[in-house]
Amino acid sequence: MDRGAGVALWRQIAERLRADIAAGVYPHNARLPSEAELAGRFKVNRHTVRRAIGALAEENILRADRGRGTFVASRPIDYPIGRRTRFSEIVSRQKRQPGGRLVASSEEGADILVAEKLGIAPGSRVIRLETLSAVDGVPLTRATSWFPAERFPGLVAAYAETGSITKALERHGIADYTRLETRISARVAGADDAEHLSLPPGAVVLVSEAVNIDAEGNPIQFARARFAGDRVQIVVES
Amino acid sequence: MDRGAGVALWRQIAERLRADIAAGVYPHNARLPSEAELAGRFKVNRHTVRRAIGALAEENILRADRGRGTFVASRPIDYPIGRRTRFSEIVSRQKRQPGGRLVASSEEGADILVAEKLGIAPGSRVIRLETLSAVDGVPLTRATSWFPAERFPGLVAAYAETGSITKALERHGIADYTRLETRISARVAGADDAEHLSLPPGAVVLVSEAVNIDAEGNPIQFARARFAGDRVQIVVES
DNA sequence: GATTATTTGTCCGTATGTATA
DNA sequence: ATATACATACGGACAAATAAT
Repeated sequence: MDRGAGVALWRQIAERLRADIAAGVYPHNARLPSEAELAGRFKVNRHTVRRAIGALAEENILRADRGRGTFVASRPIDYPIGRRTRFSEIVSRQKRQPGGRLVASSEEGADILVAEKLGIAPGSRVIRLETLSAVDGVPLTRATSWFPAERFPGLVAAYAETGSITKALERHGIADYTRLETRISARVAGADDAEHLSLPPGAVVLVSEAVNIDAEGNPIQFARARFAGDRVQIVVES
Repeated sequence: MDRGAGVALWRQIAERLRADIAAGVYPHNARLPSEAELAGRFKVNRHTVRRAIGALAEENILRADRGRGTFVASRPIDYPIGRRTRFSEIVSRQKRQPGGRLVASSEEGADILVAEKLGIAPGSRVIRLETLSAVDGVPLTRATSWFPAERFPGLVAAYAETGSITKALERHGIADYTRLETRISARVAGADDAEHLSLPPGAVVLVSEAVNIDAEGNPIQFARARFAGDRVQIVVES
């Protein structure tokens, strides 16, 4: 390292590590050499290496686990949002394995927000589907979906069987549907979401609220999906 | 409250409060009566009211501050993302007052990510602008922007004077620019962002990484903006 | 600056109804 | 029928943060 170059040693080390990670020297989820090992290589004190690692951990590029080591954060999956947003397609396109399972379901009266989004009267019967979707076996998103109950009588069974909203809707004559609007916010994961998504307490979820409409423009689904914040990056092309 | 109606008391109270908020009995940012007061009105124990408030707080409808009271959450500002995303326009359109100020700036060599996004060689000179944008005086987003240095020599001064990226770019002959791609993720706010955005420790930020291009399609800006998670809702129309 | 009142947060507990094995 | 677990509802005491005096 260049001592006295006007750039702090720990910054130089951080940038070197960042470059190595970007270049693939340390792949995603790989373990970095121990702090002592790195200190030896860079010929600096271990604390200088720690400062560099701390800076990269703050950016969520590294993840330091006491007693285990320091790891390169796993690359978040790209989740493009557009007119035709389909979980299975998005995941498959990235050569990963999609999966979905039913957590719970119920039939209930639509509250104000759901009614507005589905364009029905408050109190109308709606089917609520609680689902968990995974990528390569790792849970990615926990979603709550509402559908007009009269139009989709066998929806729960169809989803439980196929693990796919798209396929379940196909069985009810919905050959195609498109996304009208997506609203994105973020918050700390609730206890239930944290458990289903295997997140530590205090972890962050990206919340996506979306309305899907059929070919005639009628709303058929309102969904509130909670994505594990560090496992996804939502992409909007404009 | 209807005891023994098959619905737990705290749920009934929560739904009553939710309805009152929706109806405008308690406007945004208004203070609710104290827990003791509400317990008296509903003729239940204070803990039962707390349970109801807790449920609504989990949904970010209420916000309870120890020693101050319980408040209706302020409605998050809608932040539509599209080809022509302009902070000032978005805020003004919602009849609110936009503001921007320069936090810091520097000229530096582009790192790998910035170079790739701006379509230049790593190490090329770039201007880095650290800005803070507010709505009605409340800080909303803390952004870091990079611009090719040779093309925008007086950019820092222009932004410091106008408080607007759009206006600063106009002075450099950019009559119009459009957004190419936006990548959205979420994480816990770092110490610096938390301070500038007046966020409590552990609060959540929405991170938006975006590339803007000029009329000829050349990248002119790469920006990483951190939005206070509970003060904004990003809207994607498709 | 110190004091006090107000308000929410966190404990301790008791009792009861409901669902389940 | 019995036992167990769980959610609900209530009561009280105190801590911690805030606002007003």
